Parts: sequence; C-alpha cells; structure tokens
Amino acid sequence: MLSNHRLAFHPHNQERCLDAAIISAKKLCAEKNTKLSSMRESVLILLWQEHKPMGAYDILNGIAKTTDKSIAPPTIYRALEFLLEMGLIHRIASLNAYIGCPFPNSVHSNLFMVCNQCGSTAEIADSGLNKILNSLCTNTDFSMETQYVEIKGRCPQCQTGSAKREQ
Amino acid sequence: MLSNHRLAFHPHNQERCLDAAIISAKKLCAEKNTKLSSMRESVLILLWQEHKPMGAYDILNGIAKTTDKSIAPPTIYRALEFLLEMGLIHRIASLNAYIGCPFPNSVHSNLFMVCNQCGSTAEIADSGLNKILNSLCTNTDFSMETQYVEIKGRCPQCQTGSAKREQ
DNA sequence: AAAATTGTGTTATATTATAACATAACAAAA
DNA sequence: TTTTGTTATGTTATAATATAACACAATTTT
Repeated sequence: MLSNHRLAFHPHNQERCLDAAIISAKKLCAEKNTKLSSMRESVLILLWQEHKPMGAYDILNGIAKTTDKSIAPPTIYRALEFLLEMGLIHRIASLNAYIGCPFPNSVHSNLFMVCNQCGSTAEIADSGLNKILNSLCTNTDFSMETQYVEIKGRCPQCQTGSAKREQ
Repeated sequence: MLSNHRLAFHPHNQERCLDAAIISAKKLCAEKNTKLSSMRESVLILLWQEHKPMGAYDILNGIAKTTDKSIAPPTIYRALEFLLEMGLIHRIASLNAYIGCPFPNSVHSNLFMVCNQCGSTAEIADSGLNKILNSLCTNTDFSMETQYVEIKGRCPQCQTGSAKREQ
C-alpha cells in the first residue's frame, strides 16, 4: 500500500515536501520530454504549499498575488490540465478541486480520503482495492478507463474531542 | 452483490423500471413521513425515463417542456436535494449529474460504472468493496462519512467493434 | 381561524469551466 | 538569421453548475 496519510493527516515540514515534489516534477517532465514552464511550476508549488485540495479560482488568486500581470481562468486551467496529464496532480471530483500527487512516478489508481473538517487529504494506492475494482469490472464486462474513489469524513486529528482545528 | 448492470447496460422495458421506482418511492416517503410532492415526483420520473445521469439543467429543461410555468434552478435543486436525502437518487460527482437509485430501500454504499460513450450507468453495491474501504479507513484511523466510487470506461455494448450507439 | 411548518416562486449572483481567437516565446529548418 | 512551426500564454466572452435571500402559497397543527 502506497500512502501519504501519515504526512497528510499530521503537521510536518511541508517545505521538504514541496522541494521534493518540484525536483521530481522536473525530472518527470524531462523524462516525458515536456516542459514545466514557470506558470506550471508556480501552480504546482502553490498546490504543494497549500498541501490541501484547492479550487481553480483559489489557485488563480494565489498566483495573482505573486505577480503584477492579470491572470485569467484559462491560464490556470491549462496549467492544471498539463499537470494532470503528467500525473503530477489529481482532481478531486467531489470537491471540484486539485491536489499534488505525492507519488507521481508510480503508475497507480487512487483513493482519496478528504477530511470534511480541516480539508487535509491523503492519497492511497492499494492493490487490494485495485483488484476488487478490476474484478467487478471483469464480472460486469465493463472496460475501465478512469476511476474516482473519494472518501469523505474525519481525519485522525479532527476526530479527537470536538477539536476544531484549521491545521 | 446488488447490481443493476444487466438492466443498465442493455435495452429493456424502461417503463416498468419507472413504474416500480415511483411506487417504491411513494412507499419510502410514506415510511419516512415525507411527501413526494408533484415537483419531486416529476423530477424522479424524468430521471427514470432518461435512465442515465442527467445534469440539473437538463432536468430543468425536461421539466419546463411539460409545463407552462417558468421554472428556476432552485426549484430543481430543491427537488434533487430532497430525493438525495431520501436515497431515491444519487449524485455522480465526476459528471455533476444525478441518477435514480435502483435499490433505494437498502442501506448501501455505491459504486457507479459510467459508460463514456453512451452514458449508461450501472450501480453496484458490493460487500467486498465496502469491506476493503472500511479496512483502509480503520488502518489509517479515518472516520468515513460519505463515499464516491465512480468508474468510467466502456459498457459491454459499446466495446463491441467501433459501434457508436446512442442507446 | 391563527400560527407554524413546509414547499415553491423569483431575482440575483456565486462558482466552476471552456470556447474562440490573438499574441508571444522559442526551437528547428531553410 | 530570417522564416516557419510549435508550444505556451494572454484576452474576451460566455457556458454550465449551484446557491443565497427573500416572498408567497399551501398544508398541517393548534
């Protein structure tokens, strides 16, 4: 099981996450012969700084703060599209939001656990889950192309007492 | 395994589905002491006639056709909200769309298989899947509240040759 | 009937996403 | 080293999805 739940659900050194993510992103783009342009990198950095799912317009505002230029939605959506294609980020359908992928180098299908209270989100790639989804598809003669598995609830931190943290 | 994939992925007598759904909806509302008002019933009927996920504005247009009154979005969203609460329909997050639930009387969490070509969608409640999701939550100390499991790909009908059906 | 509750109507607007076309930046070929 | 092609971004407008806020109507309860 590949998972970042320990990091996702607990305070930690996010700068290290960020640095690692950017280094690995550059490597991955080089391998795939694509370019992590400065706009794309900015979006990826912002997502890793926030470390939680962000909506496209939150991203837009975040980027706008760091520059004089006016930025329009298509610019952000294009960057997101690129990062999605590269597997560097994921889209959380139930939130209309985007989040950095902690293990972009592995081919994997994903489950997300989203805390309804603090918003922190863990990604888990579990072979048992994949197996059962695949076998359900086989049994029903359905050919899978993409999948969204999103679980919403309370992270470990937000379950303790009536704690209302904004981690 | 509770599943409607045979019906969902093959042509069949949809009128019977509709009748059964409405009867069971009325029964369920009676049990829960709520009312399936005429607007709510209209939306449910439309969803069962269409028999595929429909967006809120598709529903709005569908309802508008059958009446003189002008209908505004909130009216539709309210009906959808009610039907969701009653468990009579589901929301497909990855499509921003809504679909009738084929087994509203059973407590179940759901997996949807959505055909990218013809749009037909099956709902499957599988205990093996539920078990693995629950155990993943237990292992990560995450407390589940809701879940979205959506698989997109090709239904059996749409896999045969390059058939481009609009079932 | 009065009060309370529930459902719907109406207007306006928020939020998320994309179409269509123009320009810039950069690399490869001529 | 222009020109050409390709890729990335800018710009404007608008589509698509969803909700807030308040008014009114219908129904139930008292």
